[in-house]
Amino acid sequence: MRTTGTDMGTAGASATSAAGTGTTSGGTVATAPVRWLSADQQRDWRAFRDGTVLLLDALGRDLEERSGLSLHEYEVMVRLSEAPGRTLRMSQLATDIAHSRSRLTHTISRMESAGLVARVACSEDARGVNCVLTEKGWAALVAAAPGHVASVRAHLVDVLSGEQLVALGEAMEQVRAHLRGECPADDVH
Amino acid sequence: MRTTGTDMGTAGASATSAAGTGTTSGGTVATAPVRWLSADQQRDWRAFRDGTVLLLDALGRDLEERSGLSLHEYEVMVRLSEAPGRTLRMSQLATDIAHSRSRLTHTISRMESAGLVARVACSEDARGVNCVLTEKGWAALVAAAPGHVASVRAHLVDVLSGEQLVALGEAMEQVRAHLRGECPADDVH
DNA sequence: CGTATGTAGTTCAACTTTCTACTACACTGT
DNA sequence: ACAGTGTAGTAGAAAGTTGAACTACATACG
Repeated sequence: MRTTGTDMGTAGASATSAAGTGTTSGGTVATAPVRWLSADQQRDWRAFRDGTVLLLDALGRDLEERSGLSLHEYEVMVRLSEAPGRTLRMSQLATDIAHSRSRLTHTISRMESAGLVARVACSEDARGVNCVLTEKGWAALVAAAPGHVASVRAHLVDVLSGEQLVALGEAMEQVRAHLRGECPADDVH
Repeated sequence: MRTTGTDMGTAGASATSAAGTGTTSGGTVATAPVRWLSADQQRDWRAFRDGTVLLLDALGRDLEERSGLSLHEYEVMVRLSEAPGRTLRMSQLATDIAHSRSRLTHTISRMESAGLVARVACSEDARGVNCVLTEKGWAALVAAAPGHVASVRAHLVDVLSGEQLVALGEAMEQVRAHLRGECPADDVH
């Protein structure tokens, strides 16, 4: 029943009266009103944050234990496995899984050493590099998948009702689209 | 309208017929049936995964830019700010934010160098160390909060309807409780 | 008491991620 | 053909994270 904006980093009075937003410019002192979250919004946001962290953690640990793969490597392999020719450009892969180009280079280098993927020069664009899932990589993916699905079920899918999962999916799809800069109710393919 | 279990790491036939779950024991060959996700479940799970990654990314970037704080440091400060005496045991803090003890040690060391927190020996338990939010830390938090709230609003709260946010919160609370080993509808405080 | 086992926190080395160049090719316009 | 600008990918150092080993105190039990 508290109304004072706790959480989100600050308690009650001191927060509301404090500092500006910190936008680049350095002129005016006219600070924006700060729309704190309501108690309910805070509850939901926190549940989301904490739940998400724990979930990704658990999934990563399970996968690591059962297959020796990290969630990132797994994700790379999934995307490749679904691409035509089991091949994708590095940059495509990078944006798909939201990694920096540099990070992807390192990840792929490691995976290449492990024989899971291979790098092939790109014919249409001499700058480009195509990343291919090797037979070994495919095999690793096929071997890892059942355990991973079980894990996703155990920690997420089977924990929620069907409606809840749909609601979760829809909400996050909206968030995703928003962050990708896609039009709200747009199907850009 | 596909029924073959695509995604989740494997495509159609090859996956279903493949490998065991990989549980530690090495005796029987009786492989479990593998309950793949339905197309809808996959869609929702993927939206969740991708949306989450993008969201945490965006929030982290915003926070970093505006306040020079990482999401982890911010989280540490929030927990401390809400604790009695703005103080928590290292181990408590570690489990709260789901970090390994080692990781927390490093994080806190850095934050201590930055003057945001201080370490104080624990009187009741000579093994323990109490972590306190300093005045400077509090100030940094108060300064960072408005921008962070704005960010959470811009990328999550204001992107969803009220009902969606509640649904999201409730679903993830269930997931959280499940992973924390709490009883489904239990309030353990 | 005194040994055994458990918990709290740190340390060190290996590994991963980030940040900032840097090289090479592509496209645009003149 | 040839700057200028943009895109693709890599490289290396710095920063952060993980995991195992280690110290120190606590607790249980004979």
